Amino acid sequence: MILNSQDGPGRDERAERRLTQWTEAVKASGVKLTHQRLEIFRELAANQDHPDVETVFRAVRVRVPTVSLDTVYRTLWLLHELGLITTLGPRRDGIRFDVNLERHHHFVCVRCGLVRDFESDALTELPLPDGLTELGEVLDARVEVRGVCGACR
Amino acid sequence: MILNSQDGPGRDERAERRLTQWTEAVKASGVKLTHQRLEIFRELAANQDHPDVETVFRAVRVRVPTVSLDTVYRTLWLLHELGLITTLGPRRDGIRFDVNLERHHHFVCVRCGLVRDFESDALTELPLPDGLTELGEVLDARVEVRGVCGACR
DNA sequence: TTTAATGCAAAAGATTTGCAACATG
DNA sequence: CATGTTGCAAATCTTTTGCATTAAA
Repeated sequence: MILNSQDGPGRDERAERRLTQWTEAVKASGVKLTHQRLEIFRELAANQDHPDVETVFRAVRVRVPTVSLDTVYRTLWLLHELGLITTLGPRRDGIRFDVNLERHHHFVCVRCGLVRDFESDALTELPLPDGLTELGEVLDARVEVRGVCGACR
Repeated sequence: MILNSQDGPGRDERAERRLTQWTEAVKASGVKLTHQRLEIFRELAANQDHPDVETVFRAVRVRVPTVSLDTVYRTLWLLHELGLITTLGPRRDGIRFDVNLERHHHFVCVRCGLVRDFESDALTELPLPDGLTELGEVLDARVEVRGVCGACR
């Protein structure tokens, strides 16, 4: 198992690679590469913690005190629209509840957000890497299959 | 593989079982079982679609026109506090971004919401059940390991 | 009868939008 | 220079809270 390093040279290299990729993709898409966007990219590319908008905003404001929160929102959704970042969780709208407490897995439609449960002994019994104990105490694991559901295809 | 049926007798049985479990757990915890709560339970137990608060609210309002949105919120969080339902996605707060587009898996701390990426060839290459093609076109799959991180333990 | 839950309305947060000033290509 | 982007403030939308009234045990 390979753990993504949170610090050290590996992190910097990856951050730099992302920054390059993003700036080039932005240029290629005809969108302007502003000072604010570049600084937001810089912050985000270096951040391994899956930050929320507010976190990025606060970090960027250290170097660009006049940056506004809505610019951070717009820039993050821009990266998302360009397919350069993804969101955690199934959809960009409000929180949703799962009534199923049994061990199960999810099929998530990336278009409409539909979530269907499924069960599979083979997946439920999957062998988790030993290295996980470094991160913490494992309680349970589930597989999230992403795809396009029948209705959306 | 077993697919949870979205309709038919299997669904009704499971809904009924949940309803019983919830009402008994609520009684046992000393919380009052009000008309509103019962109707919210009924709606939620029958709903296989991982509904959000608004959806539950609208459905319940058909039978209980005077029910208020905040009661639905309070009831859903009550079930959550009693450990009878879970939320989708890592945390109950705002949306977060993932800068890593490479195939990877997540370790999610259920206490503080920390998310760490990890890679594992064994998990990435796990064989997905054939039955999944019934649900749609599979794009990719990831494992979400839930646990308690080092800092929270 | 006692205690907790409800509905309402207001508050608090989070996210988006309209628009004039400004910066990029 | 033309156009897209920014910052601000206001508008929306979502979720939570205080409190008097009502209902459950």
